[in-house]
Amino acid sequence: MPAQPVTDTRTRLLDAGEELFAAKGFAAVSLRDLTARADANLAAVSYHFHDKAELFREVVRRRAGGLNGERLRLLESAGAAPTVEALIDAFVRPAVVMASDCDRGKSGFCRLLGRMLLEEPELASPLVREVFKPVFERFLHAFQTVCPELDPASLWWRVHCLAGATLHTLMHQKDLAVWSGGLVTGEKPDAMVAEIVASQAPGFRSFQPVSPTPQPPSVRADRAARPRPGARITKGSR
Amino acid sequence: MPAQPVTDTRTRLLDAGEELFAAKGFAAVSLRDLTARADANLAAVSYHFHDKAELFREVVRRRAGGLNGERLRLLESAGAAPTVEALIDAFVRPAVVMASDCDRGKSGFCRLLGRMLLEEPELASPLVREVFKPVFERFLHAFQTVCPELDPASLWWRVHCLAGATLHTLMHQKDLAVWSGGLVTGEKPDAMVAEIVASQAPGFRSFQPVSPTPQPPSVRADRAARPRPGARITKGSR
DNA sequence: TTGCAATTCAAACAAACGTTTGAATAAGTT
DNA sequence: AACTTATTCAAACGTTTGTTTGAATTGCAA
Repeated sequence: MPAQPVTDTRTRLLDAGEELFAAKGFAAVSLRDLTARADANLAAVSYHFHDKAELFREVVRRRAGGLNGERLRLLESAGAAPTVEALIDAFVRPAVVMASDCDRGKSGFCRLLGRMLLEEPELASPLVREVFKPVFERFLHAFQTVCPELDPASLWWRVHCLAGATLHTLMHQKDLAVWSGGLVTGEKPDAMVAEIVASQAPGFRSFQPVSPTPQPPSVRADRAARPRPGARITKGSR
Repeated sequence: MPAQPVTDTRTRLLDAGEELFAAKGFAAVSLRDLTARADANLAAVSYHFHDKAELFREVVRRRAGGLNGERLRLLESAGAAPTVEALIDAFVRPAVVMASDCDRGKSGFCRLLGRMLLEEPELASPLVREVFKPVFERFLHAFQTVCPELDPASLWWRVHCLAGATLHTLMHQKDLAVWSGGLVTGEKPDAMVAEIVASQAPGFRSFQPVSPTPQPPSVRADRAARPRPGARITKGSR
């Protein structure tokens, strides 16, 4: 059992980046913090990756393959005529399980997934399309064959909402107890997946045409900024 | 002293902050970019607000009151025994409408809402609790009276998924056409709200107890997630 | 006008940023 | 051994960051 760092610098940089980018976002992480956590030299980022941006991309790509592969594996193992519940499960479970995997460094990655959708577009958009889009559309097609009564637009909305509920769960997986005021505590991945399935599946089974329900207007303008005197300013420091 | 045709510096700073923070996040926005867009001097941020952080907080607080007020107004106007659909509508509509309001600067705010949950915790967490929590729990309680068959934990999960679906929609409201490959284009707010309601309401009406469906580490996952009668919620039972 | 306070402005500050450099070290090959 | 390659390291690069300063400028009352 070697007590010294068994992982090489490149891997430690990826691990630290995964954790920090997930926690604080791309711009808020400095390479000095990152290399300090990775126990590496500052220049190691430039050496192993060209950029901070390329390090970010590699962090994402390292885990994306496994997640997508697991999702597609479950999707195909659901058979030719799967239930809606099995499809949702195949979409949600790999992410929740990976996010709960505390032994390895994976746990941060799923929050990073959700965050990617909000990072600066020129950095994240191509990456999102590379990593998310194909699997998302595979699932969209699978849902389409299982829910033929739903018109394509409404079905797309169902999957869109499923993705939102899943991402929201992934990103706050560690805070659920706090947020729920103790209502849910220390959920096992199986239980979390089951709750998301129970929440989203009935929507896929409900084929009622969408009826826009316009609400009465009359929305008062929001209150103006309060005319507060200038905030504290330190004048005359000499 | 009212009726000033041009907005004052403080308001222009808030407007620019709303737009930029929503688009790029707190850390990725520099005060030089922000003041340039606001057509203000760099030091104006220090004068009118103390900090960049305090400017961010004021940006959020300026809109939060209007959004929360409108949500509560719809909640109460739904009556004493509202339908699940009316409750979801009351939660979703004000945000979607505000996000679609292009005339004023509000449109960015709702993306900012979603982003807030991911910003650096020491900045955003107290703010989120101040702005989100009370209304969230008002709705949670309202749902509880309408869905007494759902145990509190499962009901919390339903509302949690609803919030996730809503936030995901708000943050990508402008990109829905691109993301859906043209499946949905230029949705009016009414239609978007209706789709979210149609997607989420059936989950609130479905009272089947959640059955954790552990997935075998190997393949074989056919009808795993089909709800089984008599299954129980097992919290901490393993 | 004068006086006073509120606001704006150009300039500068120290600190932190991503990136680069070139020498030092480690690892491997002949 | 010597030579070659890969990797690490401390130091510095030039920018950009948030913040502060003190002098101008404005607006309004006396």
